[in-house]
Amino acid sequence: MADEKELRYDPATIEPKWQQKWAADPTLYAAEPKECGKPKYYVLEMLPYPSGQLHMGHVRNYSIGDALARHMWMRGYNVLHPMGWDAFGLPAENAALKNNTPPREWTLANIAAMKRQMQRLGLGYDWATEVTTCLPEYYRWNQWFFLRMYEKGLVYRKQSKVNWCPECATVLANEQVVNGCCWRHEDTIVEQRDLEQWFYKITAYAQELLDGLDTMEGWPEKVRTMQRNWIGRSEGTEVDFGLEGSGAKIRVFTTRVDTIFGATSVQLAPEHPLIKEFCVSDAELKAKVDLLIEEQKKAKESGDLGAIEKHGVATGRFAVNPYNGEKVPVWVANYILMDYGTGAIMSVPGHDERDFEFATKYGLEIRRVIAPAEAGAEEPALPYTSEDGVLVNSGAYDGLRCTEAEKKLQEVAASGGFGEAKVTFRLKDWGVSRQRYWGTPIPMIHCAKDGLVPVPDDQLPVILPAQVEITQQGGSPLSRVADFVNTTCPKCGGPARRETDTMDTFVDSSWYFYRYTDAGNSSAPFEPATAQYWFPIDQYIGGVEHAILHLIYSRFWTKVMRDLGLIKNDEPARRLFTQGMVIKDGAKMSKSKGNVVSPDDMVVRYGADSTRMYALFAAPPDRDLDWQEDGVAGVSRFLGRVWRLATKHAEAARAGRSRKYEAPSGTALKLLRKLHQTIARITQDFEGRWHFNTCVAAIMELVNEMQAADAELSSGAVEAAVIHELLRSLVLLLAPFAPFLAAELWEELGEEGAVLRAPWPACDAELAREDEQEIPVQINGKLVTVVRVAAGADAKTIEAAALADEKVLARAAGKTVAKVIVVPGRAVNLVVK
RNA sequence: GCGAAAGUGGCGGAAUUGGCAGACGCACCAGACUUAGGAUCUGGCGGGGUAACCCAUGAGGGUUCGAGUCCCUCCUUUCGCACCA
Repeated sequence: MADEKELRYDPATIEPKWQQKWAADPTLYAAEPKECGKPKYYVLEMLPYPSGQLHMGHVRNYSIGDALARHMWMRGYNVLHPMGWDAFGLPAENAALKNNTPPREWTLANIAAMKRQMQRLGLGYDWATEVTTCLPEYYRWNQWFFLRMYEKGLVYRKQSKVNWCPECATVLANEQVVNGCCWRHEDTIVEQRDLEQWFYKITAYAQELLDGLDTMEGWPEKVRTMQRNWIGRSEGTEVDFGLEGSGAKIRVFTTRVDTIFGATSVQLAPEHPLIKEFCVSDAELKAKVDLLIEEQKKAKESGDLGAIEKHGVATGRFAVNPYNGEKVPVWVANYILMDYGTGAIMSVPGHDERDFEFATKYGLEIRRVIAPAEAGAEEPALPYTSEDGVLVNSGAYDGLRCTEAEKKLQEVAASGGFGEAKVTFRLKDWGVSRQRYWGTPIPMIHCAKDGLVPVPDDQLPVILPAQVEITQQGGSPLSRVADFVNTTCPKCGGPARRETDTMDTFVDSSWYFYRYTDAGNSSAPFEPATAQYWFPIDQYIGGVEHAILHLIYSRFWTKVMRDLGLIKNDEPARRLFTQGMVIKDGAKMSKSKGNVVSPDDMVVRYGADSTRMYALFAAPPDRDLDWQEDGVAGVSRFLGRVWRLATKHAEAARAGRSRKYEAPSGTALKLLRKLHQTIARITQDFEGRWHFNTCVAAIMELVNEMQAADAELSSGAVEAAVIHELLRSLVLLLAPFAPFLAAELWEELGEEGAVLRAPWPACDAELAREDEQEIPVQINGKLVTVVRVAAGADAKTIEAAALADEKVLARAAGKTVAKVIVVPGRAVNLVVK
């Protein structure tokens, strides 16, 4: 009875046993020093926010990364596979309010819990390089970078309109506003507020961030496109229209300066400084403008600026077109944005959809100034927006093609001093001030005498105080901590106040992966030589939801660090992989939908190996994965079959360990052939295709075939040396996907050392080769039969075999074979009439 | 509206280059065994037909000896962008 019990695969005893062994060996998953001579491989999964619980998305992400890391270890690489915690942020403050637990305590407890989950899952991380962003050992370098960037003019402070989430009671970066709502509170409308804020000058790198995308072939095209759109480069021209009866100029931005002779009005943003000026002496206008401002604000807050109903007001002033001296009315309109271009446009109704709509509504003149390039073509209806045309009604420029005219007009503007070619970006500078407690203190001091004074390096880190009352009211919680706020000015020594805003948590995650390379460094963020050895990251893996926020900030930070001389790489990661979501019953797992599956439950019921392997088996990693618990049970059953097969024949395998088989035949050859074909398939997939679902399927096929030959394996018909190779290689193939079972069976087979240190099995092409193959035979494109020929048979042989086949003869009887198409190794098609 | 990806059995999915559609797994059906287990083993499992065969990869066209795969039109779903001058 006891014996029978032992024949059951029991992950609940196997897995904790190995978990303990691995925990006791810190070198197992540790990277080696750069002098080790092996090629390096840096595989990174996005670090989690320590919410306290891993979810299935994490399990999937880490199962992919861990399989890759283990494979690369077995391929002989020096692998860096680290993990850390994106530990600052609002949930800790919310939890503090709810449970009266200090954010630090809450966060560290969550980290401990999630680390336990990761270890239980058998994820192979080097915990010696663990990074926790909320600890001063880490965030002091956020402060250090802030100061270096301040010195380089890449940090500045300005009063600006900011996105304010009433729920978070703090500011959001543009990137954190989704459809007019907060990225963390999908139903909370973001307000616009005026505040003094710190900014990182990401726009200084706009062009480089854009150009880099073209060379980043290891990144998904989808992510690159999203970043291109976000950066939003647009080439055009700035032109000064004179304001009639004053020396003032109205500078407009246009991408179609070639249409400027068709400009029949100039439109200003409601918040344009000139409009403010007009309003000072014109209460009636001011009232109308205020209404436009209100409409625009509402539209911005609802996130659907595109749906705004266009409204405009004529100011009664006129602007002068510098090219022809023409007077056109100056309007103010609710769809013109102050923060794009110059906040002013020229309106060309004849050749722009929007302007056409506006002009039609308000009865402004619509003029044709572009005609189709082909002579004699019919005049197209207005608005005619094609750039493939020639200028008409445009004075001296008539007859020029649009692109020529654009250049010419830019030259004229430049030499006349009333304009120039100009590139505009949608990308805005990154506002990093947050009126929150749980974040990196901004290392600046406000002195009444000396103004803004940076905290000197030797006073870093500026420690985030522990005892802080957290409330949901606006204003920085730190401003209520007198001990923190009151300080002395580093310059004059007089009394001064500390900056009380903290940094956006996306600062933390913009460079954490550099810190992994030298996590213990207390005199620098990392040693440049070490970072240069490991960077760029060879494979970064995470969710596509970070396509813009995290991944654009990280690229920016890398370029800044390069310009500070710390690193040599231009981009952080050579390859990026975005895995699909985990869904259940057709919807993303979420508490509100009640379809959340807990990883802990899965591990308890089926074990970590089955849970991880299912996450890889159920779908290709880049696609969404539908979680079906019956599928996990299926994988678990499969691992049970592997376990029984291996333990049953372990003795034979051990006996065959030191022997070598010769010229296998029959079942032995068949199994070895299947084995080596499987090795080839899986090895190839790890090189880049990453269809781990089919890798697992291939292992299942192999096991099915071995199981079908159970009688021969047991009877001695297959010699021990062959059984040894079969089982040993099977365990190696399984190691990246089911590390616990692999370790257990490795031991069972009498192998020494860790599976991870054993070389990945090599495919023996000779053994893998089939000596016969089946060739489908078609008649007129329809499959009729299959003929067996020797592998590599030439076209003649295949044709002869096909023509000799009974079914073919029967079908072709009385007809003429008009043509025979033979694709050796693939198919035969007979065209029969 | 613009752009991208996807659409294959009851379900998840396979078919890397145009060449046997449905690998592998789930669910289901039948049987064996029984220690009655969250077992295990054997067989079946797209549709129609007794069969030979015929039909089938969102719909419709096309290219080709041959199309799930390439081209065109359309439909559906998901994602991204959307007065950016």
